[in-house]
Formats: sequence, C-alpha cells, structure tokens
Amino acid sequence: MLLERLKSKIYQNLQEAAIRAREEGKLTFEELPPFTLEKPREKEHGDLAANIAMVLARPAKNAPRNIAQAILEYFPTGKNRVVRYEIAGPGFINLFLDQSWVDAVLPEVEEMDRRYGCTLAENRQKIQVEFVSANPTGLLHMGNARGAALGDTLANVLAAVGHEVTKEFYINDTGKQIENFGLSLEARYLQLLGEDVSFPENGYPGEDLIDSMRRLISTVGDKYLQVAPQLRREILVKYALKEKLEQMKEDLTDFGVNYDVWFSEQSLHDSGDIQAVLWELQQNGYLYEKDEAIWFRSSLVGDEKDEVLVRSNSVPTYFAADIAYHKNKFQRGFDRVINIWGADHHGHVARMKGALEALGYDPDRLHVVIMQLVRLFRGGEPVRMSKRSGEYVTLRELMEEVGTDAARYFFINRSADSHLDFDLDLAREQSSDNPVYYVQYAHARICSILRQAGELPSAQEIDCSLLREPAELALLEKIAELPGEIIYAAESLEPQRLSHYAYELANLFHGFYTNCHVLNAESGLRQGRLVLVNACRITLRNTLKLIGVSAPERM
RNA sequence: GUCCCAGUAGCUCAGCUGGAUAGAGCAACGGACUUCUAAUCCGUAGGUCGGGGGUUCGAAUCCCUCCUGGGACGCCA
Repeated sequence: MLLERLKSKIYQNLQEAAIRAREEGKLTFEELPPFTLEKPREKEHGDLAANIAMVLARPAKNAPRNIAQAILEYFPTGKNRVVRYEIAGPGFINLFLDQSWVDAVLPEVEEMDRRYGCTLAENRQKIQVEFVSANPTGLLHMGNARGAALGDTLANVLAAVGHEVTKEFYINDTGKQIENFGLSLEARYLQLLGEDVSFPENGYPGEDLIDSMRRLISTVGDKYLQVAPQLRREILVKYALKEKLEQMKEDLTDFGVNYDVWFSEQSLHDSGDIQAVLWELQQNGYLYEKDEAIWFRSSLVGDEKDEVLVRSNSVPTYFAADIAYHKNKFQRGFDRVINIWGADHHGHVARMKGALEALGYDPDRLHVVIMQLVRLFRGGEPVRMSKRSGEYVTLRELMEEVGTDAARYFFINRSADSHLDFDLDLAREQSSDNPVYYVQYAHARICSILRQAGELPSAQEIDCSLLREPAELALLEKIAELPGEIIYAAESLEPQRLSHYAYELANLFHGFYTNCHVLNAESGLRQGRLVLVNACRITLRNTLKLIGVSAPERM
C-alpha cells in the first residue's frame, strides 16, 4: 500500500515533469505514452527505474538520454522520498529513495494485520468466478482439483483488491451424461440384485456407482425391480445425484473451497430461460433450421462453424443451456464473469463469446481461464489414469496422500496454461525440497521466536532506523511488496504470483534468521527485530491464506 | 487439415503488457550448527531462451515461418 502510493506519486511527478518540459519547449510530443516505473533487478540501478525517456524517444523525435535530461530539469527531488536520480544505460531514469521509506512499513503492517495486502481497486466490480462445475456422475479428479485451487485462489485475490466476488458451481444435472449415468446406475442396481444385465457401452464404470447402489439397496432393497425402467432410472439418478453432490461438497470443503452458489442446469430448462434465450437469438437473426435441428450462426460472431442448439429430437444441447446460464449471470448484475475451464473446453470459448455478442453483451466481460492438464508422477513414473475405465486418482485420495496444503500450493504454483507435472513424492516430502514446507517452516520459526520473546512491542515504540542490515532491509522491502503483488495477480488472473512471492519472502526470512539474531540482540535492536519478524509473520500468513494453505505455528 | 497451449540450466519451472549482465528450486560439487527450530544458510559449476527470418535504440518477451510434444475440432458435456 505504502509502496504503491509512493510509486504512483512518483509516476505522476514524472508525467508532470514531462509535460512541463513540453510547455517550456524542451520536448515535443502529442501524447505521453504509458511507461513503467519498477524496482530494477540490479541494486546499483536504484530503488525505482523509469523508462519514460525511452518510450518518448519516437514521439519526441529525440535521443532517450536527452529526453531524460529535459524531464529531470522539472522533476522535484526531495519530494516523495526521492533523494537522488541518474540517467543510466540507454536512457533509464534511476531513482534512489531515502532509505527511511521502509520505516513506514512496519506500522502499516501491524495496523492492518489480517487486512495487510488488501487494497481497493479503482473500479470495484461485481465478479462471478465459476469453477470446477464437474459432472456429478463421478468423483472429483485432478483436473477438477486444479480448477478448484485456481478458482478459489483467484476469487480470494479478486476479493482482496476490493471486488465483490461470488464463487459458483454449475451443476450439470441434466443431459446425455445424466442419461448414461441413469443407465449405469440401473445396470449396477440390477447386477447387485443378481440380474444378468450387461453394462452400457458409454456408462460410468467407477466403483463409486456400485457403492452408491449398494447403499440404496441396503435401505430399499429390490423394490425398484418391478418399476418401469424410465421411472426407475429417474429414481436412481435422483438418489445417486444427491449423494454425489453431497460428496463433492464435502470434498471441496475439506479442500478449503466453499461456494456461494450451486447453480442447477436443470433449473434453466424448468424456468424457461433456455426457451427465452433461443427466442432472443431468433429475434436477433442468429438461428436457422437444418436437418430438423436448430443451429446457431456462430460463424457470424467469430467462431469457425455453426453449432446445434436444439437437436432434431427437440432437446436443447448443453451449449444452449450454457448460453442461458451466461445470460443469467449478467442479468444478476455481474460486471465481469470468470470461468475456469479445462483445456479440453477451449474450443467452446469462441462460441460462448460469440453467443454473448449475439445477445448484445460485450464478450470481453467474460474471461475464460484455460487450464492445461495435470499429470501425476510417483517414483518418477507417470501415474496411469483413464477416466473411461474409471481408474483415476480422486481429489479425496490426493488430500489423503499429500495433504491439502501441498496440493493447493502445487496446483497454483504453475501458471494455468502450463501443463502440470505433479510430483506426489515431492509433495509428500517433509523437507526443504518441498516448497510448501519451506514456506510454512519460515512461519513456524517466527512463531517460535515470538513465543520465547514474551512481550511484543508495538511498531510505534521501536526505532526503525536500527534495522539497517542488508538482510533486514531486504525483508522490509519484500514485505512492502505484498499489496502490489496481489494487485498484479488480480489484474493478470495469475495466482501463481502469490506462491512465488511467499517463497521469496520465506527465503529472505531464512537468510535474515541466520544473519540476524533476534532474542539475544541488544535491547533496542531486539525490539525492532521482534516487530520486523512479526510483520513478516503477518505477511506470510496473509499470503498463505489467499492460497488456502495453513500457516502452522509449530512444525 | 484448422485452432489452442507448451518448448528457457541435466530435471521441474519462473520471467513474456519489449528494457540494463536471462532467474529459482532440485540434482552435482565445496563450505557453515557452543547462539532464537540445520525442515536452515553461504559458495561453485551449469544457457545457441526449439530453429530461421522480421519489427526497433533495444527481443526470452511482439510478428511471420518451420520443427517437436500435448490438447480440441460431436445433434457429447
């Protein structure tokens, strides 16, 4: 927050200086292009570096270093902690801050405590994040698990910058897969009762369906043997679906994911929303009939080819329901809608955006985060999985094997569009090789120090100027970066920034720990370091909280 | 065939809204525990950023093309 404020003020000062320079005839340009003001990689390049002169080179038709010179004539030193500047390299303006700027970090962290890292975005929005939305015909698998970790973290991050976020699970409780679900359940039910029936070809072969029917039989026995198949399947589906949803909800809760809304696809059929949206598309001229089916002219709005919305048997497709669902989202007042989809759905993106356009919505209000597949490795070998044969590792099994913390950390530690090789052995390992433990260990170490210290002074009581060791300054600066990191993660929808940040912070803490002793330091210094270490604890804890990873006090 | 994603150190990956000398972890090698948790720290070594063109003051980053791996192209969801 503090660092962000400082940066934005200095950014403004640079803008104003450039404009003054133009007014004074030192520079000519039409419009000031956006430029960057960042912490440079090299310490010698100052605390902040701006490339304003370089991006102005072309519009101002001048050499970057000359432009920098002109801008700096009107740039106020001594304000906003800037004590010195230089023109360097091809035309960077390097700014050096009064080291005491870090003294404002500790009081701020201490005061904000659990809110530290949170900011208020300029345009606060109502945002819906829809994720997992797994078929309720089976158990949650690795793809769902990755989606759960990503979606939940993303929702946390967006909320942390002030958006109003709704987390939603879309239940595919109708359609062809439910039909197959019913056929599979029926076959299992009959088989368990000794009937000689074959299993449907497109059925769901998982053990979980057998278990489900076994439980049903234990309460109702064979009473559905005599019921007409159609009705029987409906009954079995109703029973098993309820079980499945409860199971998913429980698994997700244990994974730290709690939804605000569970939205039923069937409800869109029941409410007439699908008919309404079809009618609207019809009015807008996007529908036509061919081969007794109703098609969406998605090729008009950017898709490669047209899509069927209503089958020749007059049943709407999944896509038709999804269009109605998305219209419903916007009708509920969301400014922005974010979907986390597996890579196997990417072909759906252009269609969905096209449909929104056809309905008169700005398709850019829909963001689809496409997530690549997960491969599990055990003992260096990929774990064979096949959804078709029902052999796959479930979220529940993953949690039991590696724990929630490791799972969530690993899932968000890679960018969504990277294939994820999940090393089960590493995730289970309780050593520094495992980044989760590395970060958590830093937190536990801090808690240990604080326990032994007894009384914790407040940031107001200490002399911050005593904290000038390189390890201390590095830690302070990193702590100051959290709000900016969260803002960046929220803007780019890239939660992996957070686990990287947590790792870097833990790394700096461990370095500090070996270099700077806290408890046996001289009294003033000891007080200062206690406050520093406590701020580090708050920062680590808050970051882990966003990821959904626990911050243990002892390990 | 068309489209999407990936290709960066031996391995797993950051970095990609163009910026200064391309980073981290693991693995390898060498060090550091009379001191707050060694689940830690420090050092060494390791690179044609898949290949080739282009855009420009500047390209791992943007554009084109080719190669390799994965995925998607259904009146499934």
